Amino acid sequence: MGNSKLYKGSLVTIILKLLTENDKMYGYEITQKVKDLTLGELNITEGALYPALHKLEADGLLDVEVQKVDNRLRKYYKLTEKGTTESVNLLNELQRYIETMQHLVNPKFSLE
Amino acid sequence: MGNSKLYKGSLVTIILKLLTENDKMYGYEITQKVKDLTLGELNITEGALYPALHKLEADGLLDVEVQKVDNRLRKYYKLTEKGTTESVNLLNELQRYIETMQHLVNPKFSLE
DNA sequence: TTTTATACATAAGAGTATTATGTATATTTG
DNA sequence: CAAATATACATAATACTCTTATGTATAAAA
Repeated sequence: MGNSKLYKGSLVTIILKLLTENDKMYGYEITQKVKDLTLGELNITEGALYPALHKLEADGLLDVEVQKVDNRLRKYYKLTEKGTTESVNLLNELQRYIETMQHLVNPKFSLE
Repeated sequence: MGNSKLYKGSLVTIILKLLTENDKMYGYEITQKVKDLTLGELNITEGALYPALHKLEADGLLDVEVQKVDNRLRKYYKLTEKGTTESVNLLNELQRYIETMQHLVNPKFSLE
């Protein structure tokens, strides 16, 4: 994804958050949206994205709806109720992660 | 490490940052320090820490010095010049990661 | 007409951390 | 004083996440 190892583990958070804002999206659209929003910093690879989407569907966090647009296939994903709940959880975890790391890394806020 | 997958990829950043502040530390000390600073949120497992320290040493980012204290072995690690440089890089990457994720996750700051 | 963009998919491999073990000494607690 | 906990290191098997490489197919742009 990014040039940094830190992005490892954040893919699902990103996907669910985007679907919270956009109601339904298809895979390729997600890759483009992320590239745009991060000004090119983050490029989600297909080898990571598609298996992730399949797993989210299998786990009941996403529903799929196939459409044909311009003679090309699109698989639209949208959050289930369970997916919406999980999205909130993961966003909370992200905020907590950021706070924890700031604590560790920024001496002004640490307990030392 | 943490309860969240997001911590995956941040171990080296944490180690190098602690060594920037503390000059020299040994493995067990690092696990305790992290536990303290994060109020128990983050517990570095030995299976992750020791191989990481060995790799950092092999890569020339850390120097080792063995000491015997209370009849027990301690391996003190300290940053090399290369390690100091890398520490700065990783901390910059962390800030960039946080900004990027805030961008993605906080609509107020996004380009949408 | 060749390249780029759109749109999906999967398999092999790399990298990171967990879980389970193992060794050994020191200290605390019941 | 015996058992449990803390200190201090280490590694192997396994799980998980992502990269890289590859494959199929259509549409648009150079």
